[in-house]
Amino acid sequence: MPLKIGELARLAGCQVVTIRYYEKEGLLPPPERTDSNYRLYGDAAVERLHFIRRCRLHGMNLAEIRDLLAFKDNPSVSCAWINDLVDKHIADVERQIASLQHLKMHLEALRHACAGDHREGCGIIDTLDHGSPCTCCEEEHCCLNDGQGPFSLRRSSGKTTSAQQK
Amino acid sequence: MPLKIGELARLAGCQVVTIRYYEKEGLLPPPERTDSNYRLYGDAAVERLHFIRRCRLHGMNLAEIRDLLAFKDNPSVSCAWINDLVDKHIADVERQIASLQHLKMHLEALRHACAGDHREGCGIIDTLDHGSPCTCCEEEHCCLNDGQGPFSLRRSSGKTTSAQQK
DNA sequence: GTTGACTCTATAGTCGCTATAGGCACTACG
DNA sequence: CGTAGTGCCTATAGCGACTATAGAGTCAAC
Repeated sequence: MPLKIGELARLAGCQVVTIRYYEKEGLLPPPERTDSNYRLYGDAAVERLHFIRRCRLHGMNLAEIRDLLAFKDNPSVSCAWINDLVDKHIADVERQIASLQHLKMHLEALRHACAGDHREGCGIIDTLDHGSPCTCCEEEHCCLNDGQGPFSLRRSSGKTTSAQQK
Repeated sequence: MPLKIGELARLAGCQVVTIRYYEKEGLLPPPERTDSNYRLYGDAAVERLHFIRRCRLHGMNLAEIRDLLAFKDNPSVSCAWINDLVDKHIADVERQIASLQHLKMHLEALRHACAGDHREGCGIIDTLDHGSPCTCCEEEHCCLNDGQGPFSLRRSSGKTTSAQQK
């Protein structure tokens, strides 16, 4: 028996809007509709959405997932590129871990710059003002010196707490 | 001798547009202008921009930097909240590292599912289809089972309220 | 018949930039 | 003097993967 979008969302552990978004992006085919224009999904859609969500949880982006789905639908070439894709992701994740470990070191150095509870002369502000007292990486390739950043500066790192209750 | 925006950008290791963006966002004050409407920056702006960039390299977002600048400009309260802020970032980074290490494990399990160079029966696709063969975390709290994700799949909603509350 | 949960479409916002378009200012060269 | 090349100006749109909001229709239960 076909599912409405809310039921599908619950099954897949995602939001209703996310499913509509995937449809708009061409990852999910346009489903049947009821007389009152509600979307109706069958088993195939459930599996496809699960596949997509698992890919997302493995860090794949939507373009990569599109390619994986296309291959799944019609494996016209060898799957070797999928191995390469996963290898690339592993390398990427390793890079990110290394960057974050480096960043953590800097943050801890920063943290130790102030024991504080005062208005003037906060050691953290001073350090941010004049450069790191940490000598771990005076080298050019250090994230704080080479303009590259510990991780892409485009990524917001403020993701926290409020993200997903319910 | 005042600097033009391009010179300032070179000094700070960022893009010209980024400086204009910071101005629009209120992190940098509107500078003087030449007769031909070019921005002119003095030493104070150089230092302020360096401060901002160092904060960014430490993973702070613009809202947090705004708060830090406000404190720097006028330290009307104790700096204790800055320590808390840095602690929060350290905890955050640790969480991200743990998540990524977990993700890496999953990706490696995925990678081992296929040695492949074939069209049908790619082990990676199968795994993404039917779930992980990895037994490391059958538990509910595993990122691949609990809908939480190895890192937040909802990046944008991590928006915390302004850092310097209280 | 009214509430409340669910669904629909459409649009805008998130974050920290990046890219593009169209035009003005300045310098160097011929 | 004209022109080429660079830099600067404003304004607007785009990125990725959603999230949030508005306004309206649908449906089951009371």
